[in-house]
Amino acid sequence: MASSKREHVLTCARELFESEGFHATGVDRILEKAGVAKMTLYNNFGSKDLLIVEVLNQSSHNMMEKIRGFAAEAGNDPYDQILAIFRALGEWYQDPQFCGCMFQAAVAEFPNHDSEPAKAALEHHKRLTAVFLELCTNAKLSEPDKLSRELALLASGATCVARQAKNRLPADDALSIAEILLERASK
Amino acid sequence: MASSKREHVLTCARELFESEGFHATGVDRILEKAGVAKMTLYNNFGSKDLLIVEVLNQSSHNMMEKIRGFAAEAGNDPYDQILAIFRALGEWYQDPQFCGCMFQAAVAEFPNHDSEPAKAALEHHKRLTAVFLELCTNAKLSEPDKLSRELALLASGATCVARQAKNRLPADDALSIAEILLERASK
DNA sequence: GGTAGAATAGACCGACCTGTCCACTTGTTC
DNA sequence: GAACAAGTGGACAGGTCGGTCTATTCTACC
Repeated sequence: MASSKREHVLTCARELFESEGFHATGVDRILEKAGVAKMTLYNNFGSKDLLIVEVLNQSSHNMMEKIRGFAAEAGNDPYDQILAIFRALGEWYQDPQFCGCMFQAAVAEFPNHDSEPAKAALEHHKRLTAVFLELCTNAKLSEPDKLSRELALLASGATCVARQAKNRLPADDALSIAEILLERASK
Repeated sequence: MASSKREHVLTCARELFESEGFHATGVDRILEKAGVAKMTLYNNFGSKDLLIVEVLNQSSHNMMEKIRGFAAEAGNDPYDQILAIFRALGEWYQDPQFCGCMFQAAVAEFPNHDSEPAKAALEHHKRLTAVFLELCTNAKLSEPDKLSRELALLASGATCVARQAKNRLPADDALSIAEILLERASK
């Protein structure tokens, strides 16, 4: 029961932070949505700031698992796996619940470079780049470091644009650029 | 005097919104920085929300002028002009005062798609894309619509990544991708 | 030099915020 | 059934928020 309440609060907080922002979401709104007493939140997380960090870390973990899942579903060819990730982005953008990437929102709302949310966002981007690096290396593509940075940039850029446009077009554009980059790196 | 005060408040507000965020910046902080009475702000702008919209519109206008300026400095070749914009991004990211793009922050802090700040951010991205479209068309590049969207995506993505990493590397990566796309489109 | 409009300082309001405290209930385990 | 941890609900504190109001001073212009 203890951990299930904790998970439930975490989930509700994530949904509210995603759809309304970190500062705009009050603690009371989270309690109301989770149907939980205030002390449950403060006993489990200590403060709103710590809850935010926890939400970010959990979300990063979930997202990386999903991304690895999409890659795995695409078969054994790392080349296909990379492209599958961009196709999955397009699906994500079309989800009616999609409202942008939490981590882009986190750096925007916590601009101080030393703040924990900003650090968590940077770590997340490093993890994303690392996945691309792994796939690029497996595919024996040339200049894997640079290529993985570029792929991560494309993914971030597409998500950033999609937050405004709310359609899959940015993902398709990013995909077609990725194809060009992969083709060149595989020669 | 009347309009100079107004401009001064606008500038101070922009700097604070950029460096600390929209919600995190209280009206009193703006007044303190601008050295201005509260009624001066409310007589000129009506509310904090309207001030935010005004700041965004003014910033968009300034940024578009700067971007057109960078392009103009690069000479008459639209191909060079496009690349000059990406080089300018690198300079921007190295500015110690750089703390990301206001418009990316605005959509993050005002996720409601119908909110005025979100609309302003969308308009800004459309204007950026339009500049690229103009340059691509002038350069007689193939598929100018798609290409301009892709260039805007690269610029947004680089700025998004640079907000976390705080160096010019994302701009260089975006530039090298842009070169590849332009090369292909000019055949 | 008098007048109108702009700007000032600062008190003030109600709403909302995070976070604390406490008396009480629930569920589990021995 | 006793003991114990976890959760509950609600009152409460202290602070900040955006915004209003008023009385006063400054400034520019006819």
